[in-house]
Amino acid sequence: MSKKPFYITTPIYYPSGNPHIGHCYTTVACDSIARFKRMQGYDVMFLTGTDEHGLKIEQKAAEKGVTPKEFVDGIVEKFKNLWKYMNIDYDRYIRTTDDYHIDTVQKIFKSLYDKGYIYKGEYSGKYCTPCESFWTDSQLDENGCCPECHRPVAFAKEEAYFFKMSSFAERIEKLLTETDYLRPKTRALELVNNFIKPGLEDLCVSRTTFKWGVPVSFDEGHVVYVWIDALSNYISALGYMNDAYNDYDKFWPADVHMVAKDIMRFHAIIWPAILMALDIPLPKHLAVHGWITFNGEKMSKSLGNVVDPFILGERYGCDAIRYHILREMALGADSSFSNEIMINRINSDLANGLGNLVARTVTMADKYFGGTLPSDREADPLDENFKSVVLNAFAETEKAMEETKIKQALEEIFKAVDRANKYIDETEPWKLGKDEIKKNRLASVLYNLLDAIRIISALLSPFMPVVMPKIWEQIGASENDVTYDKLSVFGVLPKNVTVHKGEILFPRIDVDKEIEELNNIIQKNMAEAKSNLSSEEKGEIAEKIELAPEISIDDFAKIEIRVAKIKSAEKVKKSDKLLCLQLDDGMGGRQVVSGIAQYYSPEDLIGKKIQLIANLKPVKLRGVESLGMICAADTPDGIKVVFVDDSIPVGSKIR
RNA sequence: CGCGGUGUGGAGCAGCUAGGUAGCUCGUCGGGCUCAUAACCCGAAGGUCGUUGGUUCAAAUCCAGCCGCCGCAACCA
Repeated sequence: MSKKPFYITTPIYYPSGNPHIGHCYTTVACDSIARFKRMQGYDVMFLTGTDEHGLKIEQKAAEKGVTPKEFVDGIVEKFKNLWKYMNIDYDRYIRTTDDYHIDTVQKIFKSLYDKGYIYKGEYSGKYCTPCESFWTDSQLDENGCCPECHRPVAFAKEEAYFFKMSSFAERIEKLLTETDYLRPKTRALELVNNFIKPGLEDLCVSRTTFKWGVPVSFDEGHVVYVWIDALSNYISALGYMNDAYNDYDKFWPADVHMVAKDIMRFHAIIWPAILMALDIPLPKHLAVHGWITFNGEKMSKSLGNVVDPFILGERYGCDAIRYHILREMALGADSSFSNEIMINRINSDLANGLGNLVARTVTMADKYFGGTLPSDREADPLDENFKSVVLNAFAETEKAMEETKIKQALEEIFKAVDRANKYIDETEPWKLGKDEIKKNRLASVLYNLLDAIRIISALLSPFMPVVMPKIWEQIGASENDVTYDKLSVFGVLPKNVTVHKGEILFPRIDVDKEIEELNNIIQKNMAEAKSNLSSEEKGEIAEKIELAPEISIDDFAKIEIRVAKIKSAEKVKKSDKLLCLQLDDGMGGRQVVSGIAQYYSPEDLIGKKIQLIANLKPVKLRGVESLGMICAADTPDGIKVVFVDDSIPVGSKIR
């Protein structure tokens, strides 16, 4: 009987910066599922990797004065080190710079072109000159600016290749709404309403504006853009259209793609569309999880509020970190990662619950029997309920894992831990130990406990792969005792099992003291991050000034800036960002719409004098006419209107 | 009237699809125990289940309106 295959993937991460705990989230989850499946006897393929092409990497490398490849090599090393440290046991690591992957991407691109799903067209859209990049409307940042450099974009045209996504709209809608593909399914409607119903746009899948990518094999100058390059890693890593591997037939379609919600859209719409165009089967599930919020704030690299997983692991052990991540993780929803929650969780579940259970059980076996249990037994009706709860935990865990519900699985296992602690109180082994006649009963109690710990620790081993083997050693379990088929039965440990009292598995943490220390570390990191950031930003600004194309005084003269006074202001209906301003411009007044509603309320502005670009072409914004624009500065804290000294008369021309 | 989610004891959540004693974890308080990592066990306090109205013998659960929060989309000249 050959083993059943199971294929699970993380996204391939973008190595433009160092890995952080957010990356751990997805990866630890996948690793745990992969380990669980291996334990169940599946032939598992667990894939992770890095998406190494693109403009941003090209630029970062240029900044550092190294080649793009040298740049990503350094970061990939760090990713791999982190995975090693977190005990991520992946089977394969794909880099989009690997030759076989590049080759595959070229073939896929050509194949889609030959089938007519990719066509050459003209890209007309928003273009960011400094970044030399086109962006679709949906890619623009919250300010409608370039998502990379956050500067304004302009309309432009360029030759490019397009993928006919529109052909698959109907099938994708069905996939999302009528199948179990998307987990949790609650997000399906959001996707359908926002992207599919309004009509799926064809996707621009090539660029001519940067070099660092997979060249289009049949059209020099074009580079394959991220969609086809990155997403196809899931099949190229198996050997689809390449000879590097020969696992495609065995493992495709994937059982689970695990992703965070920010890239759900690509995996829920674009990836299925590509697969449909290639006419190959779709993955079975897309598991989408939320983000980690840290001390109530969204995880953010730039804020530096990310505690380094290496530091956390050093303090509590990486199994404890893994446990906390997995225990808090829910499909779809965000979960918080505050120091306090984490430490309390480690204390209550791992130190007080599991760790203490092992310690007290092993200590009693040691104390009352010198470590080795006698073979004589005396059962009691009390035992049955205890055993049934433990075995039920096994069944429920199996069920939860089938649905990629890791949090629920852990909850089920810990029900057994709680029950075991209660069992000790029920049976009062310390009393039995004082009475020579009751030694048989005592041996039964301790044996039941040890065997329950065997089951519990084995079930937990995919989630905490470091500590569980230590438990096996302490309870005298051999490798054969913890195989999956032996987790649904009691009585597996040898009757005369010998325990080995060992180190404390999960030391209890002093909450107050620890939080204080962690806060110190965070503050230090934030200060460092901030100083790094500001110097970096300064550099950028200086660069921008140099980069901005020179204009003549005549060019400048085209712009008419006048002082105007804000007479009234009100929010534009159905808009989050727009304020409609009535201005006294000294020329009879005019209306201007400005995107500052998030930073100023109307009463902040009334009566203030501002600079008005007076001869700007009028436009309609959300249906409201805007005749000009007011000057405002982009700052790290948001947009700041440039106010003018009140002594300057309305209508004055600025030059 | 853009789309979707959510609102349950101090905190975080389950229950809602198939109406009928409001449950879990953590925290708090009281008690018990001593094998154990100041751990463990038992008990208690604490909720008019966002709000208003409707259906029903009966609603956290179904329906309608309203309010709050979150996300997605649109909007920054």
